[in-house]
Amino acid sequence: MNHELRVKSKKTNSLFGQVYKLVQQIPSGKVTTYGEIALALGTRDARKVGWALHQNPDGNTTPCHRVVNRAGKLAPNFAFDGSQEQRRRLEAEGVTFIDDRHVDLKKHLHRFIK
DNA sequence: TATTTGACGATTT
DNA sequence: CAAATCGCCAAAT
Repeated sequence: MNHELRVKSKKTNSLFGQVYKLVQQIPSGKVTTYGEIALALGTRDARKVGWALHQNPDGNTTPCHRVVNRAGKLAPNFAFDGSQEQRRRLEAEGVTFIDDRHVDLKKHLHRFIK
């Protein structure tokens, strides 16, 4: 194989793989937004970020429960065990909730860059 | 193959 | 202040 341009050519390219990698870097008790991830990857396509997570209910490898939208709101229905489970999980990590489906981004928003 | 849509978000009208 | 539009990509129909 070509030792050299092995960067992330091929499949592992799209935001998909990159999204997973970033999400896995989110420390416990922190949350991030789709937009932050997208920007960290050099794009504004927050939709694809959400899509990536949706297509990969891999809560094992990717703690999707730590990823919320800009309003701090959780996903409409969680792929793990349900939206209630996502909330419970975040609370267990020390994340403060404003209401059943809104986390306090001001306190727990994790940023990759800046 | 082409069109629509989807865990979104910021900016412009 | 609300609605429309742009950004950008892959999967589903």
